[in-house]
Amino acid sequence: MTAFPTAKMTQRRIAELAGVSQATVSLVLNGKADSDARIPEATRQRVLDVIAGTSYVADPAARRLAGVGNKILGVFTYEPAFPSASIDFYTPLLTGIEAEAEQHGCDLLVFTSAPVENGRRRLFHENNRLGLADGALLLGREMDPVELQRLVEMQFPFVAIGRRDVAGVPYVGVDYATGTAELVRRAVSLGHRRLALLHLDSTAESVLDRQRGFREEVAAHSDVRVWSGPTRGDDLVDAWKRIRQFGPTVVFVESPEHASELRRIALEDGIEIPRDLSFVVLGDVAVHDALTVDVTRLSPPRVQLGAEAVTLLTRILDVHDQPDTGDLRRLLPCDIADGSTLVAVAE
Amino acid sequence: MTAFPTAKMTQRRIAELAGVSQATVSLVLNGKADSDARIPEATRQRVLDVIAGTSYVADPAARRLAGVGNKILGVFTYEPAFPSASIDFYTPLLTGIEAEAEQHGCDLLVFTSAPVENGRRRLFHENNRLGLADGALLLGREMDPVELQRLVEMQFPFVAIGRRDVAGVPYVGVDYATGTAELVRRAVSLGHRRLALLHLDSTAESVLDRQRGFREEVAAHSDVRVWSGPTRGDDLVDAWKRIRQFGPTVVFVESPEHASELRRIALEDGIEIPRDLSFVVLGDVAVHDALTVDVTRLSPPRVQLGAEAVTLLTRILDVHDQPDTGDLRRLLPCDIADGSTLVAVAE
DNA sequence: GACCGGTGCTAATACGCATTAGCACTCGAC
DNA sequence: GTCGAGTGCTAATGCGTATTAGCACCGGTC
Repeated sequence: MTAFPTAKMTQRRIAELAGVSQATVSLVLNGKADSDARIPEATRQRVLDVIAGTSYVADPAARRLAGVGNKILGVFTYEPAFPSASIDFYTPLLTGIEAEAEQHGCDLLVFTSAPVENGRRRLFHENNRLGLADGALLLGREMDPVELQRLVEMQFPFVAIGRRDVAGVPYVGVDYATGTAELVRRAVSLGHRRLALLHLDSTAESVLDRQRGFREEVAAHSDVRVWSGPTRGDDLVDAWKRIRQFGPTVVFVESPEHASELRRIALEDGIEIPRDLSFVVLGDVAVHDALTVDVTRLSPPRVQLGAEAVTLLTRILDVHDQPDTGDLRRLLPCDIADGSTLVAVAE
Repeated sequence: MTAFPTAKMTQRRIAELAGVSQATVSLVLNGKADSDARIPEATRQRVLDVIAGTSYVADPAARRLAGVGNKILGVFTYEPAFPSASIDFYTPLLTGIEAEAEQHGCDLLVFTSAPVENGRRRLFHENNRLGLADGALLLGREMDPVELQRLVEMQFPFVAIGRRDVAGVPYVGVDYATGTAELVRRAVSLGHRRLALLHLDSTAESVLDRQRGFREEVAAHSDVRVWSGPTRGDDLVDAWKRIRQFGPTVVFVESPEHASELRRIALEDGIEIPRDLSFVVLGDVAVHDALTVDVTRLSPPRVQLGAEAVTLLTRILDVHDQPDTGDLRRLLPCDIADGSTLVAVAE
C-alpha cells in the first residue's frame, strides 16, 4: 500500500499564486506576526484570498515532522473495542472520549493495528504509529506494567483510564474501594452479618481496589463474617456450592456477567433473589439489559471517565497549563444504583 | 498544543551505532536489496541487531512525508458515533471495521475534530487531517453530495458505507429494495391486500431504495392497495390516525424507533400486534432490545458491511490489486428476521 | 553622505525517512 | 597493466512545513 498520488496543493504553490515566498504563506497561516517577521495586512489578505480559492489544507505529516502538535490523540485498547464482549465496557468510555475530543478539536487515532497476542494487544511493535499522535489514552481492564513503564521512561504523554500502580503513570480512575465499602455498609445496616464476595481472578488494580474496600469496611464490624473467593467465570456452579456452604445472607459479585449466571444457578437451586438472598453487583450491567436493570450495584461513571481522561491529556499536552503532580492521578467517585436486590435480612 | 520533546531514536542514530549510513538503515528496514542497492547479510544483521537493542520505530509522519503509505484509514462519521442515539447504527459498523482493519494491520483515524453544524459534521474544514490517512471510510445515513463530489475530484481514495447516487463514489451498501420487496411479497402471500408504509422524511438513498422496493413489488399485484407517507418521528400520533383511516392489514414502518412508538400508540388505540394488525419494520432493532426482538423486519448485515468496506478500500489503495470498476460499488443482500409480527390476514 | 532604526519580506535550514545516482573498490580476463 | 563487471555501500535529494537569521530598501538624523 503506497501513498495515493492526489494532486496536492502546497504552500509553495499558494506562494507562487500570491507572488510571495513559501515562508510568507506559512507565517500568514500560523498568524506569526512577530517583530522579526512582519507581514502587512495587504499581503496577508492576498495570501488568504488565494488560499480561499483553492482547497489547500496543510499536510499534517509535514506539520508533525516540523515539530508542531497536530491535535491527534491516540487511543489504545488492550482488547478489541467493539466486539460485543467488550462493548458495554468500551462504548461509554468512547462516548466520553469522542465528545471531549470534539470539544478540543482533536482527532482520534485508534491503534487497531496492534497485534493481538493471547487475547491482549501489544502496544509496542514494529511500525507502531504512536509517534503520530500528540499523546495517547490507554484503555483496558489490565495493562502491561512493562509497557506503561516504558511509556513513562520515554516521556511520551499519555493517560491511563483506570487506576494504575506503576509509578509516574497519569490516570483517571474510579474509586471502587469507597463505592464497595459503601455497599458493604448498607448491607450491614440492613442487618446482614454473613457476606460473601465472588471476585474476579485477576490482580488488576480495579479488582484489588474492590477487594480492599470490601475487606476494610468488613473489618470495621467485628460481628460480620465473610467468605470470599475468585472466579474465572467457568466455575460458577462450583463457586455457588461453596457460597451456599458458607450460607451468606448477601452475596457480592464483581462481574455483571457472572452475576447473571450465578443468579440463574441460584434459582435452579431454589434460591430466589432477593427473597432468599440479597444480591449486590460491583460493576455496571449492560446498558440495554432490561432484565437485570434493578440490581443493586456499582455504576462507574464511564462516560465521564473518558471525558476527564481527554481533558487531562490535553492539559498535559498544553505547555501553558501543566497540571500539578497531584492532578495527574485522579479517582472519580463511583455511583451506586440503588436497585432492589439488597434488602433487609429476614428476622 | 505542541509536539512533546521525547528523546527520539532515528535512523541516523542507528546508523552511527552500526557504523553505516542512514541510507543503509533505511534499505535494511525496507528490505530493499535491489540490484542497485546491495546489502550483504553480515551488514544487514549488524543493523538489525542494533535496532533490536533500541526502541526504534520509524516516525510515521516522516514516512508519510517521504511518500509511502502508512496504513492509516480515516473514519468519518456524519454524526457523532458513540452517543446512544447513534450507537446501534454505528457500533456494528465499527465492529466490522475494527476487525477488518486489524487483519490488514491498519490503524483508524477517527475525524472527531470535524465541526458539527446543525447536527451534521462537515468533512472539509480548515486543518482537516484527511491527508494523514491513506484513504477514508465515510459513514452516515445521509452524506453531503458536494463533499462526495469533491473527494472524487481530488481523487482521494475513499469508500462510502451505504449506496450513494453521486457519480464515481465507491460504496458498499445494502440492497434495501430487494429486501423490502421480499417482505411485501411475503405479506401478499399471507393474504394482505391493504398495505401501509410509514417511511422516513428524507431523501437519503437508503430511504428511497426501500420506497422503491415497496412500490415496485406492490405494482406487481394489481389487487393490492397501499397508503404511504413520511414521518419525522414527532408526528406519530397523527400518522397513526391517517394509517387507521386507510385501514391496512399490515403496516410497514421504516425506523425501528418509530416502530416502537407507533406500536405503543396503536395499543392505546386498542389495536394489538399482530392479533389485529401485522407489523413489519424495515430496519434492525437495537441489539439488546429484548422486548421487540421478535418483530418481523429487515436486518442489514452491518458488521459485514463495515468489514467489506475496509476490504474494498484496502484494495483501492493497493496498487497491485485495482478492483474492476464493477467491484467499486457493491450491494450486500439484506437479511430478513422472520419474527412473529407478520401473520396471515384474518379471514 | 554616513549612519541608524524600522519595514517587508526571503533564503536557508531542520524535521526523519525513502530513494536514486553513482563512487570506490575488488576480482578476473585479456 | 588495463579494462569491464560486479560489489558494497554512501551522498544527495525530495517530501511539505515551521522557523530563524538576515537581506534590501526606505526615511529620517546629524
